[in-house]
Amino acid sequence: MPKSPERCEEIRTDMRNKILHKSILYFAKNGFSGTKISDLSKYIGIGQGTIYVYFESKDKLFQEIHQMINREKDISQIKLLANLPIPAKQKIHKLTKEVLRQLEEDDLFAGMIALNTQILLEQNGGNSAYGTTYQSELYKYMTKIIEQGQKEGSIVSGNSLKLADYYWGVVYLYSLKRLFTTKYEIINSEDLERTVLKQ
Amino acid sequence: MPKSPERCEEIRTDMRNKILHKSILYFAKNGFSGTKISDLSKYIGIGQGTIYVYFESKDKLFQEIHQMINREKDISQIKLLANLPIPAKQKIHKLTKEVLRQLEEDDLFAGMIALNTQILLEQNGGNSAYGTTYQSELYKYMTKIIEQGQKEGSIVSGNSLKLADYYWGVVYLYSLKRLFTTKYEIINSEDLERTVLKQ
Amino acid sequence: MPKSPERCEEIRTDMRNKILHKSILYFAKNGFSGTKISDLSKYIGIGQGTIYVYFESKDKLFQEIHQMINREKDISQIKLLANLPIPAKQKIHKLTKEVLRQLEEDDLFAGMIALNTQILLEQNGGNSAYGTTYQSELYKYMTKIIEQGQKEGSIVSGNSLKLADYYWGVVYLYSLKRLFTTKYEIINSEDLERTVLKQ
Amino acid sequence: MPKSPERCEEIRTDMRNKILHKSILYFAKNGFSGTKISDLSKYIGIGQGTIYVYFESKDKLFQEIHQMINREKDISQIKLLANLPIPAKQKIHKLTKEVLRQLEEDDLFAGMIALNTQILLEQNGGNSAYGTTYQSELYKYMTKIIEQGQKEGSIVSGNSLKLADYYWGVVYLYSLKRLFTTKYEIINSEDLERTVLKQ
DNA sequence: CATGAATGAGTATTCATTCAT
DNA sequence: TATGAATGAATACTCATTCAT
Repeated sequence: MPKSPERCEEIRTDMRNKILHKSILYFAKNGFSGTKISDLSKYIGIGQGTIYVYFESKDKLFQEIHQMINREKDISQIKLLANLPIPAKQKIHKLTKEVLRQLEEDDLFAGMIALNTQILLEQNGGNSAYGTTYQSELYKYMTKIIEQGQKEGSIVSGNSLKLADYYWGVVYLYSLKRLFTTKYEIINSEDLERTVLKQ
Repeated sequence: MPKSPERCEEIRTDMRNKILHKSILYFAKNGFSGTKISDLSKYIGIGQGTIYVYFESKDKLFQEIHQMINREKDISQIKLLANLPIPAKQKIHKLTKEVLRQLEEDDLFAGMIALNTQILLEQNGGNSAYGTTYQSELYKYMTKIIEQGQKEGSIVSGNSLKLADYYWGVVYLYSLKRLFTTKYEIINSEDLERTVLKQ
Repeated sequence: MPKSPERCEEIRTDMRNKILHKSILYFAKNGFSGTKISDLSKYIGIGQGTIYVYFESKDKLFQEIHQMINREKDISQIKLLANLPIPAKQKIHKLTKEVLRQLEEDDLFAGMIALNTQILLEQNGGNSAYGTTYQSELYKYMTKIIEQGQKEGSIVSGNSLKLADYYWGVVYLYSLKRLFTTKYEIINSEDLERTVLKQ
Repeated sequence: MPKSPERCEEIRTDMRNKILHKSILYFAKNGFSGTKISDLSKYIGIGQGTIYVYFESKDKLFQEIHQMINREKDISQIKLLANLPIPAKQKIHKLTKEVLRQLEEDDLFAGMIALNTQILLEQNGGNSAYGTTYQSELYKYMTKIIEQGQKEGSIVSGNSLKLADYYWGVVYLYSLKRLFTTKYEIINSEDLERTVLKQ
């Protein structure tokens, strides 16, 4: 009497996601080389072998995490925001509020930001300062908002891509703090906004 | 016919420093666990065994780097700056100019900043958001300048320690970019100053 | 409404035999350490767990195969042959014809011969060149035939046990060829017989 | 004061060969899957890690052994023999005497024969009964001798390649016996020769 | 002192076995 | 009973460290 194939598939998908989600935080905190499979599996609460049922190797697991981060990262929000008929300043306010809310509420968000930036830094090998794959999507809309704000006079002058990079860099910075420090105080909206806003 | 003891001592010191300096960059780029002694020694251009002539272990080497960073980090400058009879705004200008100059000119500076922050993040284990050992020195004087600026109305309001942390966090951010990307564009003085300065 | 106990028993026996038979071939081709339970069960066409319903462990399965080979190996035939009142040469002819027929027709026969010899080689650890357990039965009657032939002048002189071993060794050789090669050409009767027959 | 590069190279070559030679016997006796690196290194008398200094992986080590066997196998002798102006029967005598001498004297020879045949059987996957790479060389000259003998009437009729394969098959058989049994009695020249010779 | 080959403790990965369904 | 997901002991492989040269 075999298990029902649907149930089986469901179990597999659940476990796979569990491993992926938990691993994001663990890798973000410990780095790739600093993560031992034995520790990771203990942290997830499963046997070592189980990881290898779902992922070929530590490397492959890490790669999949990377892909998952890119996939899940919520571009849609900022995309929406960018196209709204409101002043750029207000867009930055809304974006900042949302980002800081997520940063505060959700470990995973911080982990994803941190891991993603680290991967970008390492993989780029410095090929280009900006713009790999999806990242460009995020930056594209951010850049749009910034340029709008520059026209409206609410955002400081300068290369818009560079400013976008600065804004997200600071978000990365506080994601790290979120992950590594406990008595951590989140950055103020005003401080974060000042990366790009005048005044 | 032995070499003169002084000459011998000098050779030893040179090699020791060479290893320390090169290791800072390598550790900053690859992290502690990501650094293999075999790769590091190849990068330095010496035999694996040679590292063990000068340092007991990988851990000890890393510790010494940490100490060296703390020792060499130029506190004196900012100490001097803090006590100068000039407006805080001007102090921030001078500091920023100097920091960005060093960041641009000197790999090692970037490496030291990056490594130092990483160590802080990891070692703190979150014990306290701010202020371990020497760090406090640097922050102490920075805080002093910020408080002066707040009185003078040139620096934004808020917890001065948090603002100092923000300023140096951004410096860390661009140290990472310096280390990991080649087509890297350094941050503008204005952008960096805006972390704390009004306008 | 339980199935009839007899039918149930029959189903069990069938599955047990299926596993045993298929395993003989798989073990013969891949050796004991070279056989993974996961691969074996796929080859048989059942789930991994099923094997453990019928056999305690991989080792036990292998042992049972060994016993089964010994049990099934058709000693009776050669026993019969040995006692027939005909010339040894004719006995060798009949035996050879029968052996080659089985070798050609039946994968399982080849698998049994191959496995059996391998087990002998490995387990002996070289304790004795000839004659473990059952093997002695087979060899005993073969030896008898050979000695008869030597008296009759149709079989070459020499230690009869050694000659029996030679004959069966060559059968083993061609069992391997049968198992491992596809374009395999079976050995001629004459070639096989020449191991012991004069002319 | 670095070690002299020549001496270094020599040490490396020696160790490499030591590992290769000892591994031949060990793999021949235990098979690929039956060989644990930990046991193998103990058998060789070195640390586990040392094997990985010279060989990428267990698989690569096994491959190199295979190549080495092919390279070292002494084709030259039989090549020479094949072209000598003497009767085929005499060639078979000489060859057999030499083969049995080596089999008796040299573990490594038996190991090489055994391993080589096993690899052939497994790798062929049955593609062709005869003739992979070098094997063809050996068989080519053997075939030549057999065909000469068939003309001279000293060798039995039949496909010469098949007969060559038979002869070497029996050599393989006794290589296995040599490796796996201690009280082993080598095959007589006459018995081995009878695979191909009349009478 | 400087080297790199050798080592084994530590880490990644496999696979026989268990067990909930 | 039959299954295959989960497991951890066993095994392959890596890398910090030692040591003869």
